[in-house]
Amino acid sequence: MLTFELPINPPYSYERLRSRLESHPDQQFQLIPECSMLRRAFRIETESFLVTLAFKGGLETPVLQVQTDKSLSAAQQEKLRKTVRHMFQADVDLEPVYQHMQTDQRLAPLTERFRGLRFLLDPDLFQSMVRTIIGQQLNLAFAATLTERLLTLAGDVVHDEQGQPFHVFPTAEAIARLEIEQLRQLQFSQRKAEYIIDFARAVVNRRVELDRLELMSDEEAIGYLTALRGIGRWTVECLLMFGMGRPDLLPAADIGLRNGIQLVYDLPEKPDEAKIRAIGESWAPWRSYISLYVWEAFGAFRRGEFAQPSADA
DNA sequence: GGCCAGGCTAGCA
DNA sequence: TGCTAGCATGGC
Repeated sequence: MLTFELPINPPYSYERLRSRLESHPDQQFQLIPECSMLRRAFRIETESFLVTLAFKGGLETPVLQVQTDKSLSAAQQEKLRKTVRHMFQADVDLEPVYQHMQTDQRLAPLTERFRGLRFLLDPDLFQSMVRTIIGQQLNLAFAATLTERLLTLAGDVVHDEQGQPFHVFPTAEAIARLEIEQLRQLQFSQRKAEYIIDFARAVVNRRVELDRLELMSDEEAIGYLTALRGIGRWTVECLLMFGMGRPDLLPAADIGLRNGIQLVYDLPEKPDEAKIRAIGESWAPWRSYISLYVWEAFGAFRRGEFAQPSADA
């Protein structure tokens, strides 16, 4: 067993994280809101184990307390620290983003309403890509169901002290070994099953090298990955945002973002992709973060928790 | 019961 | 180069 603390660059809101996880179900996380905690299984190298993450210190002096259910080697500890800092964007400074949003009267109210909201990133790029392909065109609830079935089919499992199972996302090797028909039985469409297995096989046989993305610009990464069947621009934009935490992506084809921009900018009809890109120009160089806030604004609006900015005026 | 979901491809003009 | 049907199913 191992415990350590990670300071987080303030502000960080556990409440906003919880709200996002509730509207974006992820079977890999267990939420324990009464003590501001999360649990999930991690896989570091070949070992899977359970991690409890406790958010201390509140919005303005946040600290993340990390506890594992088994002891780790020094190398594994270092990898876990790095992965956790990455996933929770512990080093990101939101102040320049908020200052930028203050210059747009439509965005300014979001900085207070959602203060401390950050991305919850995927722990690795393979997982991020597979989850994004599953999410293509499907509602979030059904995408989560399909992801959970894939985890159960092909992922490792670890148990907590009560025997409750925590599934670990399958490795590329495990998915590469699957047959199309196995995913069809889980209610994946024929094409989605092909895209996911083909991608896993491309990673395993090194036809695609995800490590190389680190050295590429956003546009280079989009060119590199959209060469693969089943991977379009939206999918890579999401990978760069939710897998890598790149700050300036705008998935203009995204239906949720289109709904969010229509709401925040009080537009009479749903904006098309060109209109989204035109509006997003002024969000640079923080288009990813502002997209996140606009997504959350629309989610809160749908739950009846957030009024249109113009309705307040 | 119809339409929309955090899209993409193949096929056709 | 640009447009559209089809994909699978859940939720409203």
